Amino acid sequence: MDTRADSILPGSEDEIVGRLYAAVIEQRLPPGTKLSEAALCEAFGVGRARVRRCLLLLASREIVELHANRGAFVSRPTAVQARDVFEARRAIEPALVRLAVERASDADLDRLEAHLAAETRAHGEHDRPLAVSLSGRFHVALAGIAGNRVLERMMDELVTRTALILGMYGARGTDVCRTDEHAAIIASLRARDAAATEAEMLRHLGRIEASLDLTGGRPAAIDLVGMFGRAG
Amino acid sequence: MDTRADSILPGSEDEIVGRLYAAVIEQRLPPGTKLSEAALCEAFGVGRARVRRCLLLLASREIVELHANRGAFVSRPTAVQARDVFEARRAIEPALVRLAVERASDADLDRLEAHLAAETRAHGEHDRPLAVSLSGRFHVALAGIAGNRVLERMMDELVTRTALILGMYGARGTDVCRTDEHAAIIASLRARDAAATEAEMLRHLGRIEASLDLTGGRPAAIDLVGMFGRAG
DNA sequence: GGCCGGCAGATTGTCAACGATTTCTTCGCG
DNA sequence: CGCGAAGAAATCGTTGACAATCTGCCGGCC
Repeated sequence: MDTRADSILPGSEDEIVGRLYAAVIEQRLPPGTKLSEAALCEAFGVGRARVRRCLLLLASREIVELHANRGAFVSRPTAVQARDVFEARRAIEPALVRLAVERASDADLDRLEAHLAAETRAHGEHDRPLAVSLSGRFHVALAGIAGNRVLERMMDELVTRTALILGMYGARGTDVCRTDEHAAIIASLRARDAAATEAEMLRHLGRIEASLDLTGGRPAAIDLVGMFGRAG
Repeated sequence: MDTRADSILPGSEDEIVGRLYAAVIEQRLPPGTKLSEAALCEAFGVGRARVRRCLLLLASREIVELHANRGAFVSRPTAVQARDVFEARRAIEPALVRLAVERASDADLDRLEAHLAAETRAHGEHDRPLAVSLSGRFHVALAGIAGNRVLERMMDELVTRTALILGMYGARGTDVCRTDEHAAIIASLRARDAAATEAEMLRHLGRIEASLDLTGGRPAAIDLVGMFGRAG
């Protein structure tokens, strides 16, 4: 799954932060989830100091919110933040695919195809966490192919925040990233057609954003409307 | 100087991190400078824990490097990192000015003119730290006008890292950001000409990057050549 | 019966001391 | 006189305990 094979020692900040990123991207940590220090200490088998450092790092990326004396919570992006994130993605990703068109090796394209196949498989098996995760990582993989660590880290953050936005404002049933759109991106990449790839990417991002309902947003902890509407 | 008037309480992480950012952007903290915890504690009058948090935040933005059991140092960007930073800027800033063209109010443009005037003044008075700082902040100000907090924070990081890159690979005498290029950007902004503003920005970034000498890089701590050349 | 104040529990924020690693100095040797 | 090694000093990383704050609950009062 990893684009690089850096060996990350267990219990390190990188490992914990990475796993929390992964959990968020897989939508297994919905927005608003409390991240208690004690729970994380037990979960990862590390001291409190380490956990606090990880939470600080995640907060600096706006993946979690830190409330003084109240603890850490998975971020609940506002509508404005959602707009900003997508605006940033529309700014960055066209440039990113342009670089990817220039630099992608045949092996890179093959890896991308394999990734796409895994996505399709996950969709077929209705494995939503895996499908969502792979959809997001597709974009990070493009950043990896572009060969720019700065942009790659930005994409990591933006993709993860997008997962939170989808959790807040996305329609429940809809698939987040349609695999056929990813397929179109790969096709134009293979054709080394920068303009077409850019256009496909922008269309793709536009479709995702258009699927959002930014009015309202999902309530914090418990959906009272849904609860009473369904139950009684 | 601040685009927003958030009151930042003294001794907070935001204040310390912000002042360190400012010192780096003003090139008063050259790449490789050791940032000892004790010194920072005394300088800001805070405890060690707080200083360590700030250093961690700066490290997560690659403004400082953390070496285990050796301490924190102002980052010394590699040539590859320099390339990545400029590539990221070329990716983001055109999109940024496009947003700025759409959203800039007349008051924004006037503030930009005032900023430019301050830049020119600093240049005239040969106040290098101020001139460098204002040159960088010009680009952050554009992000502020674009009205996107995500892009604004990215620009904050990229501009600060650019200051480090200039400190490592920039010609000593050369002015970093020529104010006439900033003037051209403002002019095309005022004309609401997105394409022209993009082009001016790209030309501007290209000139800065072209002024670098990425072979070699400035030596780490003490310039022995310069020291012996001057003294003896 | 409803509301407000106080109290207990839990969680977070801060601080201080300890242990580990590195670096500088100094001494001895070649 | 130069080089290497051992000791000492300084710095960083970690752990633990303590204090402050917030949440939830209970009882008293209106």
